[in-house]
Amino acid sequence: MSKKDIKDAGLKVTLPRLQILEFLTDHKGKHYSAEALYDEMKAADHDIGLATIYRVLNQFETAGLVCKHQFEENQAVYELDTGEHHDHMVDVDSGKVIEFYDAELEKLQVKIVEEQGYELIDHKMVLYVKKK
Amino acid sequence: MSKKDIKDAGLKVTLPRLQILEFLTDHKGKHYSAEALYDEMKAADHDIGLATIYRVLNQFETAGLVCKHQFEENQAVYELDTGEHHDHMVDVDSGKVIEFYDAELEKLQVKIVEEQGYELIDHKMVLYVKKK
DNA sequence: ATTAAAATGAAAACTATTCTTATTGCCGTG
DNA sequence: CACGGCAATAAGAATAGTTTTCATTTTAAT
Repeated sequence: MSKKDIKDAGLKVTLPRLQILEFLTDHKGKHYSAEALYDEMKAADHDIGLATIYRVLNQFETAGLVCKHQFEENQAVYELDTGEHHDHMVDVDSGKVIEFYDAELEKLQVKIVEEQGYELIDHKMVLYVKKK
Repeated sequence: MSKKDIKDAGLKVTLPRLQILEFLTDHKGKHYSAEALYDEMKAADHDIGLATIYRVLNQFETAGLVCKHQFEENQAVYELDTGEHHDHMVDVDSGKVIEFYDAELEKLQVKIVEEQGYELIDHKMVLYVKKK
């Protein structure tokens, strides 16, 4: 499964790529910075250089295998792209990320954009929240 | 008007701060990166160090005088905070930023967050669009 | 197996931003 | 108006996340 995805992206199937993709597949819905992923790989006895992590994540992103997000302005995080679009809520106290999908919200965005004579290409939406 | 705002923020009224605030006031609704602002100041014969620009923008942000946005992941931009909340559309072709406010969108966000048992603290929303 | 093309690790380079340090400028008090 | 204290400044060094370079290794197609 994963090997095929890498090949379909026009990339060679290498150990680093397999190990990174496998880890993200095993942790769907979780978000990792490049550095965090680097540490996880080390912990799993996979010796991958940080530069390779960055390179592979970028390649995976353009291939549509992973999504990149920027919850905090100074560090990007990545997650497996499951193909199902969703937005994020970030608990400002705990840092926990909650994924959600709201059809009404999606429709509303398209409507707003069209009212201005545009077409919606992409969007970025993060709600910063706090437990009541 | 502007002097008072700086004072109310607990900051001393200095030339750099006045010049930066004046420029942003004269260009409401436009967005400037620190570097761009630095160049604008130089062009206006105001000799302000880049570090000062960053420092002052941060202070203005915590004082609520300016808003910081991150349309492109590697560079923050700032605009005068007029007190009226709005979101942004970015034309992916021209780079043009369109500000908009949609009451329904705001309400919907609160609703979504409350359904999960949270309180909305802040949000970030950018629609990437293209001319039809 | 052979071999060209692509991928890797390590270190250097880059870029936006922040910090350090010595100096300057604001402002309340006398 | 002069003084002294302390915040603000400029300049450049430092930092952190990320990207690039380059020599070496690995992949995959024959």
